Amino acid sequence: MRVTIKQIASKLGVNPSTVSRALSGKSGVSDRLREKIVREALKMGYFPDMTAMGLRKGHTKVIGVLIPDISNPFFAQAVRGMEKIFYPMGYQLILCSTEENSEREAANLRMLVSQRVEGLLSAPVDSGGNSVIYRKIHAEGIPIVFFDRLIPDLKLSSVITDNEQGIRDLMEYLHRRGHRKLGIINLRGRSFTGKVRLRSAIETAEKLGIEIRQEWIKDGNSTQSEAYEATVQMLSLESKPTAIIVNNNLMMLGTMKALRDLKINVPKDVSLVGFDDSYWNQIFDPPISCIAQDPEQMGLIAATMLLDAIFHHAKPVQTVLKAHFIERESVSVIS
Amino acid sequence: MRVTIKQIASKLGVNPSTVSRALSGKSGVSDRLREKIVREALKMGYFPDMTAMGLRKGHTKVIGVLIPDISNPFFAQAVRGMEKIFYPMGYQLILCSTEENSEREAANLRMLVSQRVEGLLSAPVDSGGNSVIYRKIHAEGIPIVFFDRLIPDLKLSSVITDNEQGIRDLMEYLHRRGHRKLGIINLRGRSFTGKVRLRSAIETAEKLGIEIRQEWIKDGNSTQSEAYEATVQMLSLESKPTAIIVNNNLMMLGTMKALRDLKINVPKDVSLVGFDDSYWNQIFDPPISCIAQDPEQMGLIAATMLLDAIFHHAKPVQTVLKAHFIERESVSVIS
DNA sequence: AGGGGATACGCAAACGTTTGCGAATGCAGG
DNA sequence: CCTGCATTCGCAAACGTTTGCGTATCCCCT
Repeated sequence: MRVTIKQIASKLGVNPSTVSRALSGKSGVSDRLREKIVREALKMGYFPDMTAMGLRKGHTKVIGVLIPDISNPFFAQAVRGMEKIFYPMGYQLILCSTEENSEREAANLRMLVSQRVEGLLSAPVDSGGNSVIYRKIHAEGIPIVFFDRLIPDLKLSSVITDNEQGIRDLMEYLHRRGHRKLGIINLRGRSFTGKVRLRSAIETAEKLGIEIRQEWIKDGNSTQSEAYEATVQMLSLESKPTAIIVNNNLMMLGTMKALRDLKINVPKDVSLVGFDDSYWNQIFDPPISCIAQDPEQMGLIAATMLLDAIFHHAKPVQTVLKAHFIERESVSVIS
Repeated sequence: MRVTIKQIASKLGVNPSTVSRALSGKSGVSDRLREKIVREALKMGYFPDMTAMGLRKGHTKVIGVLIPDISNPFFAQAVRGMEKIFYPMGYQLILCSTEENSEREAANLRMLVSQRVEGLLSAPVDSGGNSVIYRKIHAEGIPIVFFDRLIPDLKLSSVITDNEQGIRDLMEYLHRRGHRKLGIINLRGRSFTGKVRLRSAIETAEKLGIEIRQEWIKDGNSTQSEAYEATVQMLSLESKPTAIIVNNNLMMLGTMKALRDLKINVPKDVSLVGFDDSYWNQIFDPPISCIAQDPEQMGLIAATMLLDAIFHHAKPVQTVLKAHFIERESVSVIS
């Protein structure tokens, strides 16, 4: 059986309340007794019971984190950033991978508030689907910070990168290099990032005089295999674009594999740029030019904002991070 | 304020115990009343309080997971495998990234038992360091399953891949292709996998008549940058090995980058094989031959074993997974 | 109609903490 | 020595559930 405060108390012939005060560093207990209690607790191997503490004090030292896909290094690194903030404060992270599934997200959310998390960090799968649940949770007084993706209806805290600017940088670069026919491998579905990146690509194309035919817009979920398929399809068209934007780090893997299998040379036969810079872009042959985000930094900021909301009841803040372009060797010059 | 069972009870003029029974599907409450209670709970937006439940019932529906590095896809995928088992059972995962730091691991462990996790899944940073804590936790009755790495002293449950066999397969392949001089980029420190892989490489070398000079053994932590350094050092030696084993997926990134920067051709100038097959190996130029593990499967098995321990008090089991060799194009033939 | 068993519900204790309050003890100053 | 205040500690309630037990009610059968 597990050792409790009561056991320590009865062993020392004092009251549990005294033990509690001693161990939690509260005043009202003599130094002599306190030291004796601390020593005994150590000796008996006492671990405080957070469930009891949480019940009594109302906070649990636990934060809920929702990400769409844990095996995507982007989100993994974001979580690492959060850890960096929360670990020193003695907080634990409950991590839920929603697998890009709204119902699963909803179920996870319910579980998390049942676990009495003190705050929520979420990259929602859907830019609308679960807004009622989020709203309800917010109304319960649980602070929420969105990261990477957000739900536009809800005026909650968020930290995202400037997707519009990222796409614009990418396309202006391509334009400068003479590209006028652009294909896009996009994230399927109602995901926030997929939608805004596609939309601003189309807007920017308009502005720059770049052509994006309907059949040059392919999509897939965030996996290698679907991106592979999309790439094969696009490049088997009769008239092909001269450059392709791949809107997601994992999809870049599939695209690269497809290009290799098709024996299509980058950048000679087709140029390639990516959104997000994961481990591999710089090591591919050729190294891929892309828009780099800093997921760890993003997680860090999101965590700080959440902390602010928990402790100081800070009002919701929307943060937008600048994306920066990295030039490598995956884009040809068309004259 | 948050809605409780008591509030529902008083609103309906019944006793809290009845509400509890109704909501948890226990017998002893009429269908009519049960339905009324459920409807009211839904209307009031009731969320069960897991901390209170945990306190009263003694279990919290929470599992603790310890990994050395969340941004390593290997561990991320293992966690995904665990999620696959635990999500359908209504369990939550508390994820701790120890950052390959023993003291941090110890602190995390203490917090986790304080959170009253029902079980522990851990890839310990150290093949010995925190064994006393693990032992104590096990003595408290909290089931533990190690994965990927283990602590040999402790006869607890574990699931690891057959590192010896993996290394042997790799080296026999190199040997068949005529390689007799082998370098190793290894995981530094007292990590389980690093140690056993190096040891079995040396043993196998002995057996096959392969030479591994002391200066051909380089190490680093599990990052690109240190592997980069190690690779540069090894290849600036006067007499170089003809083939290199890279013992870790992230380190492969650094090695590849170094080779490219040094303009060393694989496999013409030096051959390369890796332990663990992450996203990128098959897309590099050339594609890298390697020993593939299945981290998701590993996580899945570890989770199942833990569940068995929790529900059926299963005795500790040691599971060893076969690794399988994937031949690609990174090894030359020496005649 | 009466008896008996099943069913439906209430009562209260318990899980391990924290905390306001009161009581006892200590000490210092007059 | 007495008053008064500060310090140290114990008492008991409270957090939101669950659950064993007791009692009242219902239904069914003879």
